[in-house]
Amino acid sequence: MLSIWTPTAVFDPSNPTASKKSRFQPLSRDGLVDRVANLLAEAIMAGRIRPGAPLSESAIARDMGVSRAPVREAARLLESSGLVEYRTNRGFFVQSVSSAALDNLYEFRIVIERAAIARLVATGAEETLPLLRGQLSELYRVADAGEDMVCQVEADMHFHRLICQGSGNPRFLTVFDQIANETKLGLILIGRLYDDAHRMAETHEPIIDAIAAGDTDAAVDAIDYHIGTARTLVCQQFRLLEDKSAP
Amino acid sequence: MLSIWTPTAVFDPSNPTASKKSRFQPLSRDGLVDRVANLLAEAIMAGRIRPGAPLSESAIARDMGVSRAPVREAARLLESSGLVEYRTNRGFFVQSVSSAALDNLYEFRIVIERAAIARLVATGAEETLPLLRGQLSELYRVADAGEDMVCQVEADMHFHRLICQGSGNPRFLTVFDQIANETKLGLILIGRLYDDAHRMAETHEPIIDAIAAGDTDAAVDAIDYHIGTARTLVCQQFRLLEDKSAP
DNA sequence: GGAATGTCGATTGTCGACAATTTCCTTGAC
DNA sequence: GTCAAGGAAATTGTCGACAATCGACATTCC
Repeated sequence: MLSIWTPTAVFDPSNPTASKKSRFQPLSRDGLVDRVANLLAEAIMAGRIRPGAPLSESAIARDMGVSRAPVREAARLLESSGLVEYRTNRGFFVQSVSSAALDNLYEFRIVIERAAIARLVATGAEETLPLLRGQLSELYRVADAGEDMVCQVEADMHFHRLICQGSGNPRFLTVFDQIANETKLGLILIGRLYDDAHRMAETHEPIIDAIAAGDTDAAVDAIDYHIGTARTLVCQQFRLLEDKSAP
Repeated sequence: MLSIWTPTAVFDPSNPTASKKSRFQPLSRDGLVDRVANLLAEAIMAGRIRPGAPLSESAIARDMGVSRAPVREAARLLESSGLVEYRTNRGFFVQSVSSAALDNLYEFRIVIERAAIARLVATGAEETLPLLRGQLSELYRVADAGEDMVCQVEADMHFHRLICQGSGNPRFLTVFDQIANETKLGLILIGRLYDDAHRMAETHEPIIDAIAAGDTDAAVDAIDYHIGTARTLVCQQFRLLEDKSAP
């Protein structure tokens, strides 16, 4: 599956100065389809195309200077990421989000991440723990530097992604990636989400502590509480948004 | 998302003799892509194309009498169902299955279905329960009639699908459909799976009983035990298969 | 002999054109 | 004025052709 988001606001532990083995950094072997998909995804997540809006293949192809074929394939790719929706003979539409759908999404995320973190702790988190700590500091950096919300959301989601990645069962990561984009879409729509981003970053500490302590139950409780809080907050905000736009 | 399997071996509660509302059964408004996808999926699940084998777009297009475009789109669709795998500039390949992947799959299914059945019981299963009972009788029928294995597997999977469907959170169903095909692929590969299909059908009874009793914990335990048993059985069988083909 | 390099056939990647379908606006009747 | 039928415009669906890329084999050079 395609990894949509651009790796900003993620902690990268690799040595940035000199590559030891090869003298050249491998140039991206992405096809046209992937590049189109990335551009489209970025436009959607940045809110430049509104949810529910139709995606005209011809228009996009014209704007990007390619033919319709790669655009169609890119759209199909984005469909499996939950970013766009396809209707036969009608074309592609930006996935529309509702508070009910968001609530379902968060409920599902809780199920996934509870299981993922339990497995992570059970199988030993030696490799993942430093990554999580690194991403936490990235969360603080983004918050304190006053970066824009897209950045904050991405940093937050990447933290949770690391948990799924470290679970040891790749299935958790696959499914997380699929639903992560939809969550981000919802968060972006709300616009200004966290009153205090620094305080928001802090709420990740108990999760790391529990993992470090090797306490499975505590870790599950921590993630449960963390996502549960976000769930009520986000859905509440989104319902406000819905009421305002359609009373 | 595309529903791949043809609805055989599923219990249909609607009146089979005369359709009440319309005098005509609605002719399928599926596009060419969906039909190609169904044909492909069927060929893969029936084992006519071996896992790991390349899918030549031109050959498929020629055989089906269509151009390559719908074949490509169909393959992309099947990719998100986990039936085929795509490699850039290499094309599509039938998803290859390993015992390790199967084990991961089952572990994940346990997570999903535990949550789904808990939600089902918690929110009331009045509508789902008769469907489950109907599908159970379908399981018995298929077993006692000595239907082929594909039929048995589909009947079994559909039972579990109903649980996800009845959970009330559509996300469970979406994800289940995605991973169900891969599971089926693995089961088909094993070939002869259940020594006693009737006895196998019986193991679904405790699940229904727990749901009917409204006992969430019992239901979760029942589904846990049921899938867990299948997991060890299937993975064991599959490992045998692996050892035989590559010692 | 062995590793690197060049060549070839086959397959995928992309394109522009045409057919089929949907949508929307016009037109007409009541 | 409302509603239905019809048709034009725009959009998607499908196609065949050509370019780009890959893997395998033959070739060359050490």
